Amino acid sequence: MSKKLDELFSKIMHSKIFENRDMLRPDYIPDELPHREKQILTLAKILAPILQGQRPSNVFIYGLTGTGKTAVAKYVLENIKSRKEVSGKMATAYINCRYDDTDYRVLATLNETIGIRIPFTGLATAEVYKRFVNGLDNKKISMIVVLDEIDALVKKCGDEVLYKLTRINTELKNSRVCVIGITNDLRFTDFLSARVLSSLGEEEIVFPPYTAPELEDILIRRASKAFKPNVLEDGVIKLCAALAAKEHGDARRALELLRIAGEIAEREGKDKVTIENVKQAYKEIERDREIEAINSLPLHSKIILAAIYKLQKMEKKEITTGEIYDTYKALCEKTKIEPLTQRRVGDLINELDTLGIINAKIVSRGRYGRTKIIKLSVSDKSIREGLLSDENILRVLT
DNA sequence: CCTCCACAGGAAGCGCAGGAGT
DNA sequence: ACTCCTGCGCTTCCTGTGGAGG
Repeated sequence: MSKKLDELFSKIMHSKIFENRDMLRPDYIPDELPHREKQILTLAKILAPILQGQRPSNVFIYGLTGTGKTAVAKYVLENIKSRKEVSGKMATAYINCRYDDTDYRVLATLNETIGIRIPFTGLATAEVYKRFVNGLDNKKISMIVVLDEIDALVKKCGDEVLYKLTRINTELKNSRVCVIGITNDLRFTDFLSARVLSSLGEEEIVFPPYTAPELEDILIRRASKAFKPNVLEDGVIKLCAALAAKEHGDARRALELLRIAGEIAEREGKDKVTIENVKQAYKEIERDREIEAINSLPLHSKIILAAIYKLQKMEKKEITTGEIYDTYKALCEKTKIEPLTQRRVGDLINELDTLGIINAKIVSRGRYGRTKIIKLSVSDKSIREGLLSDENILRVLT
């Protein structure tokens, strides 16, 4: 056994494929951001007044996932911070609102970036805000606040903090704050009240999706550092770029694809990454996503899915809502779980449909009523793996 | 043309958890 | 500690409906 482990570890230590696989990870920020020159310049122009101690306009950054919004923001901030004109006179805060998704946590994090400790609970939100204003004013600095995935915060808590943050400059005598909001929800402004919109949206930058050739260029640059020389078969990068471009030009997706393909090749002990590996990686990512989607379903949705799976195994060609409900109820009985009503199950079936796990179509069969015919749209294997991690379901399926 | 099946899906309301105000 | 409020998952009750068979 220990010999096998030895082999495994030395295989990874002496990878024939990777030089530095971290270069392909989503959180890696490269030294240069190709094909985003325009956005970098625009953002830099907007923020430049800070070098003269003036307050820059607030900025709104839009763009789908994997279009480089976060990377560009961080890149420009780093550059500004490193200039000697502002040393000691400015601070930056980067907040991911997906993790800090309440007013309190956002304000607490802001306090911490200027060196004020805040207990994780116990203070009124207004008090935390007051401490931030006072603390910041005493420091006599300019501050740039980046709120990434800002839509998550607003959808959960409303735009009260944003309003306060954009108005904070009226309360400050010696310091000033500039807010950069980043969102991948293009209809995000619908959630904002007009008062916030006018002050936060002083400037807007849109990040279009990368095109296939752009993705290819990015991948080539990254791959040259991430992989050993000459391990990529011809066309590997082109295929990764093409597959990711099809899914709204997501660079993160493209890099993931390349990394997984490399890992597959490595696992198989090859010294080349082939086109076939990319296709396998694509399937693997797809499958992992399916399994994850199924796995995170609430209990009753899982039972419904198990019912559909069972019916499909019985080689029924047309599965209807009524049949599913009967099977579902039987499964519930076996597990001693209180079944939901058919009305509710109907809604859950619709949810499974929107998630893309099943396919439901309304049909009218005349005399024989109006119903939905339902088909699974993920592979049997994904269903089994996704469901079997749940022991409740395991018991009824076997 | 009308009927009537087997549901779809809207409306209202209920109980509960969790947060805000006091 | 207590009320009040709100959102969410769910139920109950309901009206609506495409088209095969009469």
